[in-house]
Amino acid sequence: MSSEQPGRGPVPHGHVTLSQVARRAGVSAQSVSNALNNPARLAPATLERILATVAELGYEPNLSARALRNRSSHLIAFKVRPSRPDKASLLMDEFLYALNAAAVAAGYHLILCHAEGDSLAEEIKAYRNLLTKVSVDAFVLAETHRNDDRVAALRSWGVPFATFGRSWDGDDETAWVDVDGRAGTRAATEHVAAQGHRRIGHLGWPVESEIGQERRAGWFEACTERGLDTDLEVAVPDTLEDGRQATHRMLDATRPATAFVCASDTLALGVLRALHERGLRPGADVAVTGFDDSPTAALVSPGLTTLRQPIDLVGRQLIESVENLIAGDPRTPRHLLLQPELIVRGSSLPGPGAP
Amino acid sequence: MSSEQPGRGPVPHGHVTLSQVARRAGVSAQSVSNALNNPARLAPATLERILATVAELGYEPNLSARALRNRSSHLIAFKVRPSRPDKASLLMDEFLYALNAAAVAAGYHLILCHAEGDSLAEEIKAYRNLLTKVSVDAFVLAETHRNDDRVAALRSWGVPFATFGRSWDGDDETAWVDVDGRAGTRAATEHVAAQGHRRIGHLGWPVESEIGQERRAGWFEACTERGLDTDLEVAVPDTLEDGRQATHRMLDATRPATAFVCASDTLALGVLRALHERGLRPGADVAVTGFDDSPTAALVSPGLTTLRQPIDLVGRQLIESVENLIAGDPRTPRHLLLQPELIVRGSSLPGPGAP
DNA sequence: TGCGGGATGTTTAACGTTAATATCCCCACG
DNA sequence: CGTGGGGATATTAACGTTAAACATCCCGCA
Repeated sequence: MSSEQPGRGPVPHGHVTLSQVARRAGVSAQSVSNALNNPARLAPATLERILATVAELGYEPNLSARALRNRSSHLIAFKVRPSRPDKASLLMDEFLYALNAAAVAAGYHLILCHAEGDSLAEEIKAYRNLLTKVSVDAFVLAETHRNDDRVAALRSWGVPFATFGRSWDGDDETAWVDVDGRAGTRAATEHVAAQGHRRIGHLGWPVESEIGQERRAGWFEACTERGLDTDLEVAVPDTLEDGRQATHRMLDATRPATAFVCASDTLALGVLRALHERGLRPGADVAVTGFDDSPTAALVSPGLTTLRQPIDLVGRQLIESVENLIAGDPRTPRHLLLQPELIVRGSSLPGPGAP
Repeated sequence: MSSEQPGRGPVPHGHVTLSQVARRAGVSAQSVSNALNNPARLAPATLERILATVAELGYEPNLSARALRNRSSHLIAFKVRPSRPDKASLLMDEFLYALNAAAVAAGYHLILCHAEGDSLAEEIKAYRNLLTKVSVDAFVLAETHRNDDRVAALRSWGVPFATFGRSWDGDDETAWVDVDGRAGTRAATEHVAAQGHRRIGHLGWPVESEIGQERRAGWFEACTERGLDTDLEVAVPDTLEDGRQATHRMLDATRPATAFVCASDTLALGVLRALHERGLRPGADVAVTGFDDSPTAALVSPGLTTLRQPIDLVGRQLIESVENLIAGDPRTPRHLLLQPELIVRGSSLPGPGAP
């Protein structure tokens, strides 16, 4: 554009304001404010009259003004990460919906955070920006890891925040909600053991992954408790192809596994593919379990037994946590470990099992 | 809590304000504001000095104050829908990321909208709320349909908005970006025709779906142009099971299809399952194509040929559209039809094709 | 010498809300 | 019959920013 922007400043907008309600109800603006935020300070009759006027005019408080005055925007920031195309899971999608629903129910809104690239520094800068420019009240983080700089930054600023995923460096200050991966793989292992399997293998992630370690531990403990072998174990990157190749290697062993408890649906799908290539029937010949109940798990044939995380609950609890922190609740931050649910499908049942 | 909330009002916060910069630079607050919003009004030397001070103190404008003053929050609202567990597609996940990235690049932020249940009235109320309380600058809608009340409401309020998905009621006022489903299925049909298939079936959605109609049209046109039969056509709900059953019916016909062009990956996966049940090899015996390039499409064996939507571009274009509308650009709203990309995998190639 | 006018910068006021403070009025109590 | 207390409401000021109006200076020109 060559010319100056049309400098049209604030224009009439038709939104109802406090003073309009006040005028109409014959009281001061402050009384209307009190009617909404501090009803006890008003005489019952006045209160009722004001509230009636509020309803009549359809007044809605302007959050920008409120934010300016109170330094609180009633906005909670969440960082969306690029979805990895190789990942089968809709977890983040469902999580975002659940988190937003909980936030709105609590009178907040979710604002999304974006950082270019994968740089942690960029991400922290983005958080800082949201804090200083938008005055967000709190942050929710997902996928934290050991010695997470983001956590350190948020804490140093004194902002309320909670994470989906426990704090791995034994830090008691951070509020978190997590799903018990260990109990999950333990349940899966016990389930296939109950089907009579004695050689139960584990397909997991490299040791760098704290989540992977937890999931492995569930398998290991269940096997140990029942006196089953624990030598059938492989750690690979979380891709279908890695899972497939690892399965072939494990099936070439002298005494191969008859069941595979996997750290993810992606790996489990790799197992299914390998079985398919060998003419083995999932369920009937070899039991397979995954983790996360991805859409694919229900779509493949036979269905993949897997573990479902209680995502709705995670969202609600996280919002509750940051609410408490925002309110300055002096109680120590909450740590909440929720249980995943075992979804049993054909891949771990001795049913007909397609060849 | 039994006692009153600790009424601690605004507290010192350490954020740098305009007047602090002004004091430090020895100018008025307005000059600092001008330095940022209207640099031409300042002498070059002053401008430089102010900008240096801004950088030195790390000043960031407070968006709440700006929003209050300008009636513009630099927030764009987007409604997230619950993800359907039976749907394989990550489309919305990717879309959200792309949209947010584009919004941030343009100096905006995405705020999420939530409405209880599926009620349109609730949803419109939620939009209204966002508009009056948060002063969002614009809305982005996905999954619009014919005679969409939400579109009507937004237009009646005069808010800038754009939709992912064309306006189906021939309305020229609405800015939209869409992906050409017709061209997509046409490309898929031409692709399997090039493999030598003459009996190409279409597995589509019920006629209520405008998108389904478009996708069907691409198949129909491609077949007609090449003199191929168009009698192999079924419309079913978008579930794997419906796709599976429909496939069996179509394969029981006297002259069955040798190729299936489907309106979705979900239906195509149903076809794959049916083929599997009959011992037919996808690719080698029967070609199959889907739509949307869901994660499952790459994970199944053999890979599913499908159509990928240019989601990043959709996001960028939508943001550009609402930016233009917010700026009051008098040009007519943009309508943009983008092309999907055919991803060829084993399900439509005469390769080895697993039995 | 005086004066119009551009370039530069400052002052004022307002956006809508709310904590803190002030005011008013009524009743109980000395 | 004054006075103190307290409940109900009003007034003030401030949150940080910016459009609009206003002040100031300097230059060119009649």
